[in-house]
Amino acid sequence: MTTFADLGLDPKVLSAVTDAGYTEPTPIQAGAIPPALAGRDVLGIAQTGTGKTASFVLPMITLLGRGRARARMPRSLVLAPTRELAAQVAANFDTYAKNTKLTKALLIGGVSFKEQDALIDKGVDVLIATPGRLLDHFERGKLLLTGVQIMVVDEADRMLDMGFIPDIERIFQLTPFTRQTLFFSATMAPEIERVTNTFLSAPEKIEVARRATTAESIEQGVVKYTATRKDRQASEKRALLRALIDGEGEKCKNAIIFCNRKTEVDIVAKSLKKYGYDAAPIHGDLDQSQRTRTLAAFRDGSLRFLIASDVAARGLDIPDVSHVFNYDVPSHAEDYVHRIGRTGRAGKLGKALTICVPHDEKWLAAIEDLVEKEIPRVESPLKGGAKARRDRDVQDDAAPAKEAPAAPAPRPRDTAADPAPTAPRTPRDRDRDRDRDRGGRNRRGGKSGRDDAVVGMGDHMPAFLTRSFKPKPDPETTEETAD
DNA sequence: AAAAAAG
Repeated sequence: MTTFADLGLDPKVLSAVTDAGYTEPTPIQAGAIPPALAGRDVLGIAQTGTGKTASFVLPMITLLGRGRARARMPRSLVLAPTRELAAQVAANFDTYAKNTKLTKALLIGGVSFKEQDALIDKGVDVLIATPGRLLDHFERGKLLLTGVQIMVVDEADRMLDMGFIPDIERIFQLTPFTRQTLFFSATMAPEIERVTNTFLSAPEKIEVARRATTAESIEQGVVKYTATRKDRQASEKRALLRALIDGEGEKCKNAIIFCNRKTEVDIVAKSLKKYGYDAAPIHGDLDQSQRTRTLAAFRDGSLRFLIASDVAARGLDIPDVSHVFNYDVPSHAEDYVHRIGRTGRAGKLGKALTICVPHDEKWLAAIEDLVEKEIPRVESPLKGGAKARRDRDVQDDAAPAKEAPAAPAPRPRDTAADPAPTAPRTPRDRDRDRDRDRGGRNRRGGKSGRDDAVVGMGDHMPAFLTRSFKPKPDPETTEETAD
């Protein structure tokens, strides 16, 4: 049996690994570390939760052991798709490099340049970054990548999903072709294959069995739910979520609740808080300090419910999540696997419950296709079927305790979804966002056959300029038409 | 009926 001691790591690294409580490498670690230490390129095909991070951090620290950093010329570079993942890699680096003098800088967006600049100027051994912020530093002439000896790309398939591949290719070209490359992806999409063919040389390929999608450690269930009335869908769905949480009782130590949209994340978090649940939102529109604080609180157990967009679906290592609730069925089947994979980790048991409204049935079918299993149907904890709910519906607001037994009385009205206090986004906002988009990636191509263009507005004429100024009555908000 | 990433 292989132990870490057999892998040829620097003794300082080895003792840090031992201190962290590990003796036996995971398959990806056992496979990737020896060739990496031998200076070879590595192509690792592995999901998160397989010990992937240590499989590049440990050899990297060992290889960088000799030599020291020069100003503005980092000796190695790790690229991750999200800020949280980059921060997680940085934390791993700190853990395993604690007996060395190696230095690092974390270059992510949403925080000030100042500290990052100071570190780069001084010189760091390891740069851990998201692509956008890294290129930003480079373009401002603060950074030279010609000294990079080792480059790591983590979660490449997610980079692909997020449109980062052109950035990654550009960064590759800024580093010396003699560099060593360690490249990790959960899947080998054709586009990923093309990149590895271009930038890796004779890589050692290590493929680790996909983490069982329906791990026995995760109990799964789907709750089908149909609104009694269209205009009640949102608030009933939140009531159902509360009932599901309450139904789990003490067993639900903590949970991540996934929503498909950022606005929904905010609404659900606000609603749960209103009902006395210890909940906080996390998604990409929140500022970085809040994201960091919220995640830290959830990790250390001081926050019980994390309401999240898919920013938290992949890669994040949060030990001890007892439950995952999918408030929405994810529209990409893969994401389901990633989301529920946040629970049932490290030998612990977990439970994943998914709420499915009729509109989402096709996505549910796609998920069951992917995992090649039927997810057990679970009866809705809200009493009775649709008919019973319809009958009860009239006095919904007057029947407090029934739906949320654990909620503190008096039951506040769930007004989280009421017209927002902040102004709704206008087409103009969206156009401004698109203008900001860099590289014009998301820009409309061609003339799109519009013959009513307004002179002087280029391709970015706000849509409302071509419409009547008189607002149409909105069928969604006119109660009378609901039945 | 999407999220993420630069500011």
